Amino acid sequence: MTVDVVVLTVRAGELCALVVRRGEAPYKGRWALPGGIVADGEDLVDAARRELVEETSVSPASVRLEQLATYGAPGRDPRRRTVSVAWLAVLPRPAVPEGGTHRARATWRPTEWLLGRGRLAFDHRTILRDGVERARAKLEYTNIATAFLEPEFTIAQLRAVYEVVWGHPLDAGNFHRKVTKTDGFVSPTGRRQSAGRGRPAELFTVGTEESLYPPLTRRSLA
Amino acid sequence: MTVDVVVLTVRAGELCALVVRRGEAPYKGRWALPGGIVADGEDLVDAARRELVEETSVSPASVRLEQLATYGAPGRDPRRRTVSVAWLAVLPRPAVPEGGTHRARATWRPTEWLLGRGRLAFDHRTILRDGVERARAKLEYTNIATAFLEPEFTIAQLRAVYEVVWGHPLDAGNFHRKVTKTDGFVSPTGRRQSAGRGRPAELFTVGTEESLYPPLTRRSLA
DNA sequence: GCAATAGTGTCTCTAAGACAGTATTTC
DNA sequence: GAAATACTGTCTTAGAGACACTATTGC
Repeated sequence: MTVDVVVLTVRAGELCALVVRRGEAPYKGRWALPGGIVADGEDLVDAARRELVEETSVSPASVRLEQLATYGAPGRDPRRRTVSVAWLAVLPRPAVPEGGTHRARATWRPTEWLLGRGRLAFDHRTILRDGVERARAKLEYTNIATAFLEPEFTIAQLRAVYEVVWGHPLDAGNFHRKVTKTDGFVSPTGRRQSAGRGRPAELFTVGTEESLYPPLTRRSLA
Repeated sequence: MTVDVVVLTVRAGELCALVVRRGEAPYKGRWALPGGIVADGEDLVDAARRELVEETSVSPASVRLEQLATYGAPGRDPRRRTVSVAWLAVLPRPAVPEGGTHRARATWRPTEWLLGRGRLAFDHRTILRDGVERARAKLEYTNIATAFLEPEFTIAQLRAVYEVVWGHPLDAGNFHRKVTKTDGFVSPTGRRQSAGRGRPAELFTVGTEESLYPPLTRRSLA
């Protein structure tokens, strides 16, 4: 019984996942998702959180972990039968300096690159694909995008998350109206952030409403 | 490592789940979801399908099994640590005569009743709740409702599935237009079914399009 | 002043919902 | 004929998307 964690963030305009390079067979040299064995008497989500903390240095309480799915095809690990519960976590960019306290060095790699052929070990390509798809879907109707950002953010930063994760541009004006007019979705701080030239943008925090209804749709321009 | 299956159907205007009465402690006398241990080298979905077939007599190939989630809290089974992968299956009503070839007799019980306090064993109340919620959600944007029906069905029968699972009435006219005008969602057979008085309804089969976009929404009248 | 970014106004179009109207059956 | 069920027409309204416009900053 193991857990694997798809940890996503946005870095340099790209959707990235946390991965560890495998130093031994099988799949030596390939990348693997952070993960490990569930301890006796340990809850599954705690195991996932423990693996995440070992690889990053994120404070355990602040991360939302969402169960993705369980992968248990015989032969997915050539050494022995292994069933793994996969989890999804989303982190703001600066929260994770490269490497944690763990033996292996975890690093960020673009998901698009990782999803290419022959990059990932085991069935982690499938797991990562499912994780990215879950994140893409949840952007439509939840506030998961805010988990990619610091506690205070501008609407443009929020929109940038959508654009990077969905991979296509959104209309800035319509996006602004949508998220600010949806009751309780984001709440204005009153403060502004001047980022170089242009009118300073208002800073927002996450609102009390976690769901977005009617949803934002990614089919528009796609 | 076990699997549990939430098997749903619509009977007598109620959403029902397949359950087995427990004959021994723990939770003797309570109801449990069909399930059992995953065999060595057996794929998880195959284990779920095997348990389903043992309890019902459904032909294995014809059932869609969708993974729900994995439940592994320590103490969820007082006897020993057990991690269970839950699956969702939806069956048309007449396909399952009561009881299967199995030792225990599986029967249908209304989900609303089962979700009351003290009816279900282990954490099966949580699992059933999650299964019902998944079905409700997927009615919005997939053709899962057709899995509750025979291969040929009328639009009124399809609407009845929505009304029972969502628990509130829908406008017959708007529903009819929505599902028939969504390209490829249902396909007309040309034949009609005269069910007593009233104009005979046209019979449809499932179309090639499994998703419904824009979705049907359950928030309208709710 | 101009460029850049933030945010608003407004028009069009799609589709949901309400509900009236028509079609086809049994009695 | 009436009652019942299946379907269609049509009006109103919400909201998405396109895109023009205003606001506020740095240079």
